[in-house]
Amino acid sequence: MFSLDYRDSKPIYEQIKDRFRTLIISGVIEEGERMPSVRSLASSLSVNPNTIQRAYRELEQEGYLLSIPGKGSIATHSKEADQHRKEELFREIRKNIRELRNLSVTEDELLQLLKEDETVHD
Amino acid sequence: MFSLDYRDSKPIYEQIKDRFRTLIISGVIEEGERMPSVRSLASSLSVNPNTIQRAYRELEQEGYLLSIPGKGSIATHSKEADQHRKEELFREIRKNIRELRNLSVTEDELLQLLKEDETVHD
DNA sequence: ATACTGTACTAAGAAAACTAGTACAGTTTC
DNA sequence: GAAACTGTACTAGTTTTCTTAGTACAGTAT
Repeated sequence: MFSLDYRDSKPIYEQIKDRFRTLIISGVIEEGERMPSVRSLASSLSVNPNTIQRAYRELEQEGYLLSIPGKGSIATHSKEADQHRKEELFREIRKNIRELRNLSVTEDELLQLLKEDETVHD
Repeated sequence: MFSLDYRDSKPIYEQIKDRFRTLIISGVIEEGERMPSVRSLASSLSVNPNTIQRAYRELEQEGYLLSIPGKGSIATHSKEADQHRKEELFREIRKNIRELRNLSVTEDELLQLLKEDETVHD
């Protein structure tokens, strides 16, 4: 499925959350699509099932998947979750831009940033 | 000087680094200005001196201060450090924008984000 | 001299992340 | 119905990171 970066200071369960959130939001994993089972993903990532469970639990809280005991976990894609995530990303960007403004960054450089991958949607 | 957020999952030494980096970059702490001593800051934040030492050591590695044994620590503001930090922030923003593009964010919303506090420089 | 400075070091505590193993109830497959 | 799945809950223990505590030393300022 994908690999982990053990040099990353970010916890494994966070890396897993980030990966799946991205995959679901981008549509690579479609709404209603089956997620790998807790045990199989744990096995293929050589990680403890509890760690996967934590990632899935938190993704479910965020609204990006639905776990049904006995059946499995499926990806969901609610407007609420998207809106929430959107605001989160906006906050981060605002904070970064605020710092950048003190680093003699021109308006053009910032605009450039927006246009860089304007057409890349995969 | 400032206060810490103990609910924040971010380590104390990271919070301290972030605060001072911002203060130095924004010019609130000027180039060459004296930083609080390791012990006095530790005392006023009710934190162990080792924690401050770690924050200062890493800020020095980033190029935002200079520590001289016996004398103290002073803020520095090198072009290299700024450039490095700038690129770091750019990477983060790019990553966030890439995710936002999958969240049905309009070009206008992104432009709005850039212009929001265009005149706020404090 | 005294009181500062940064730095280095060891030891221990506390918290977070991760692993290991077991168990249970529900679902799917045959 | 049996076997093999599924998610979930739980306890226990390990590992890693963060933080504290305390001591020591050399250089600087007053």
